[in-house]
Amino acid sequence: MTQSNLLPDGELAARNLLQHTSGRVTPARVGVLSILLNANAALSHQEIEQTALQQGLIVDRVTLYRALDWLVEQGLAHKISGADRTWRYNAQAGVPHQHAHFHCKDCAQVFCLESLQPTLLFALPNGYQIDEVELNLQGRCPTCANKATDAG
Amino acid sequence: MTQSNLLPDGELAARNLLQHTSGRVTPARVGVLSILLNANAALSHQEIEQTALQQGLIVDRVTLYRALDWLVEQGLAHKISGADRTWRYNAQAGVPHQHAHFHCKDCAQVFCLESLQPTLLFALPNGYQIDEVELNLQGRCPTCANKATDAG
DNA sequence: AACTAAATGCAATACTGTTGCAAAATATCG
DNA sequence: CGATATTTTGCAACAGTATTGCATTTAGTT
Repeated sequence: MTQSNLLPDGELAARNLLQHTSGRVTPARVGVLSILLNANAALSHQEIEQTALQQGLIVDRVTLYRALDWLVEQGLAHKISGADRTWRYNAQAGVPHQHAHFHCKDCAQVFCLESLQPTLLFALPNGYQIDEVELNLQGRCPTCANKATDAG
Repeated sequence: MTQSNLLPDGELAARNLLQHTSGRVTPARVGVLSILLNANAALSHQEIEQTALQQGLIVDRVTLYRALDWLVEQGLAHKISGADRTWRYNAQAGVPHQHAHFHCKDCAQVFCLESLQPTLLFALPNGYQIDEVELNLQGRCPTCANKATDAG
């Protein structure tokens, strides 16, 4: 049943993805990408750093920023700008390029909603040329919504 | 034809609005609100400071921030978070509370699309509780789109 | 094992935005 | 109009995210 008894979950997948780029496969990149792949939400720089630390991976803040930007460049991750003015990154499988983001006001996590393709219907004023549509939702994520219901 | 030969355009309206608040009518507030009223786009702190300077109004950065936040508190302006991680403010008449924003990639201006009420139709994954919907569009504003067409 | 280009770590810096506090200005009252 | 109480301002210092330069280390190659 075990595919690997040496590597943490997702590290294998990360390594695999990285080997298909023109860049180098370094611990920082493997670790960061693996963290992003395992996450079910878009992570901030801080969250990534903390998670890395918990796994025993020490990365300099600057290296982290650079690794993340590089992953975005390579198309292995994507970057969103949260309402709190911090970048968040995700590399979840099956999430299309264009999708919506959900900011949970309780746990402050940001989720990428892959199913939310811009099925937008609206009347745009004349003259505007649209390149990208960004849809941000705010409210409670399923987990926090449940907690609120249970408690209240 | 002249309504006032002493005050710049919009300053009268700004004064009028400010007099209906519980706060004081100060040069900084009049100037800032007047600038926002005259603008046809949402302005960043920097843009406001610059415009103020051109009008001979010198305001401290901190005062500007405070004046802007105060205007938002009073409901005379509203605040949006741009993709470039800076706040932008607008106080245009007729713009409803909830509306979409258009970021022009050429002139970097942000326009409030009052006609773009969230007529959104989408299939949200189960369990999410929505409080707010934020729709940001990116592309070329009418002015820049025209320039591009004329040139190319 | 040696080499070269790429990636890292450290220090310093840029930039937006915020906080504390004394000085100045507004609106009010006599 | 002038004194007063309270709000607002300006300055300085600070907080936080993100970026840049450069010497050192490392990955991948020969």
